[in-house]
Amino acid sequence: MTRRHQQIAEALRRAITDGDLPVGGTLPSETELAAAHGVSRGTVRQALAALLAEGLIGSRQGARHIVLSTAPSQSFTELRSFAQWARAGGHSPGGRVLESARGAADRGEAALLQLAPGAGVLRVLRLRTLDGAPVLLERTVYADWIAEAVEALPADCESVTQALLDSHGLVFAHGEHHLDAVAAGTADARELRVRRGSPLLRVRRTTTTAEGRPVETSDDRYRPGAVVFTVRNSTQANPLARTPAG
Amino acid sequence: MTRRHQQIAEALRRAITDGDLPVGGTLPSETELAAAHGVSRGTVRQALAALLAEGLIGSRQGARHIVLSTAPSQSFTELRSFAQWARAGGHSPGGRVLESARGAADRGEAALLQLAPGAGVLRVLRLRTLDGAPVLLERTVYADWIAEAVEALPADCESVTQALLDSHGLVFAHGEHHLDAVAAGTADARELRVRRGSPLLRVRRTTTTAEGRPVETSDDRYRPGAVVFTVRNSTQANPLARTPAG
DNA sequence: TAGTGGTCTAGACCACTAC
DNA sequence: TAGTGGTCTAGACCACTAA
Repeated sequence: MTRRHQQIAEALRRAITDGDLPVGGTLPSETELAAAHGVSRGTVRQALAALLAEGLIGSRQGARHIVLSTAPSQSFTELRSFAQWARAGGHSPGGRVLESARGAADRGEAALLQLAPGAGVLRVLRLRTLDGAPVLLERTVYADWIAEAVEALPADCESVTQALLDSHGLVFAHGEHHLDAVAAGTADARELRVRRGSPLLRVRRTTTTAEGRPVETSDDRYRPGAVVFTVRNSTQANPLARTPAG
Repeated sequence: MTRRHQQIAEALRRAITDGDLPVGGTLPSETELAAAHGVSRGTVRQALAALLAEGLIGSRQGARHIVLSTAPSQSFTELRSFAQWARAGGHSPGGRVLESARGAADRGEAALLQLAPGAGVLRVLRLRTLDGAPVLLERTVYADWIAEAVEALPADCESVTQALLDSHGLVFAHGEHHLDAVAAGTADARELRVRRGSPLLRVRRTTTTAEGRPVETSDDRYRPGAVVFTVRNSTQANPLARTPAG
């Protein structure tokens, strides 16, 4: 079921990305929007909060909302799924497991995955491609309780996230990401087809379920030029935007 | 004036970071929190929305809010200047202008700053330090209408953002950031004291006022190891999007 | 089934902006 | 000064979780 506030947000989003509302222009007042959609002002504010969080609009007390950007923002659910994100951008995702081995969690891994030190984990080295070109080398450590399900996946599984959702109802709901730059090591260089020592964008991330249970932690290295990360933010916080975590 | 919802958010934030509410634990119900603070449920929900946006807590319909992380938010969700960010982390920020020159905006700069092609701009090369160590080389292009104010600042100005706020009431309200990795060039290597060709984290950003007017666009290069960017996100709302280059 | 969060209403007052 | 968004209230109903 689509909620009223989602419908209103989508209508405004379309008006902005279609150019009906130019950058720097103002939106109708909340009262006008409420009347136009036959809802209360609170519902309109919930819709506007979503657009504020996306960085599409800005707001100041006393002045109407303004359009900050007409560029469509990437959908949330595609964020941690490489495959879904790629498809949303019109690209063809691919992937291949290079190595897969069980092992014991070291101190850091155990802490990140909230496991006892020495607990069993599954380490997977996976190469990801975009339109056939290698763009990302993932070194992922899975918690023991999901290891078997991951091992059961085909080596060229296109979307691990989708597969685990389908087979086990597992939802990747929350993530923490740390971004920096590193020099390509031997394996990085070979698989990503860059020179050893050349710059790579590294994203170390830990993903948890909706219940806050850690599922995996990963060291992802992106070939430069292939992918750019975009962040929009504001000094002003902040929104009532909320949707069920599914 | 601090609002009721801000006070409640801060109280909950403190309870979480102090460890009174452990990771994986649940918060009191919204009704209980409302009663405890003597406010309506709507106000409690406004406070919880702030913590959700920070990634400190998670929520699912039907279940109580859960604690996801006890680490204070250092997330990218809030736009902060280098100086603000440094001080928040307990570090001492510094800076020095290496070069400053007027010029004409090229095609790309004019588009980013919403100026006519060929309009006057101010280009500044600035080295930023953290506790005395060089960590960031900024190549910033300022729009013509603010150029004079920037030129009037001392070369070792610690916080340009703060200075422009004090002198002109100028607020940097919104930012769009693109992150990738690049090899250090000659100037990068010299100023950041790294080897030429070594990996740097590059952040290209454009900052605008609360009214949506672009103020500056910048190419920032971070020395690896000195700085890590952190992003927390979830399926519910997130500030991060990946976009293919080109 | 009881409790919880998600949605929505119909008001009210205040701080601030734009004119 | 009129209009706008920010805050807050006191309800109501529904979808979902957990026991």
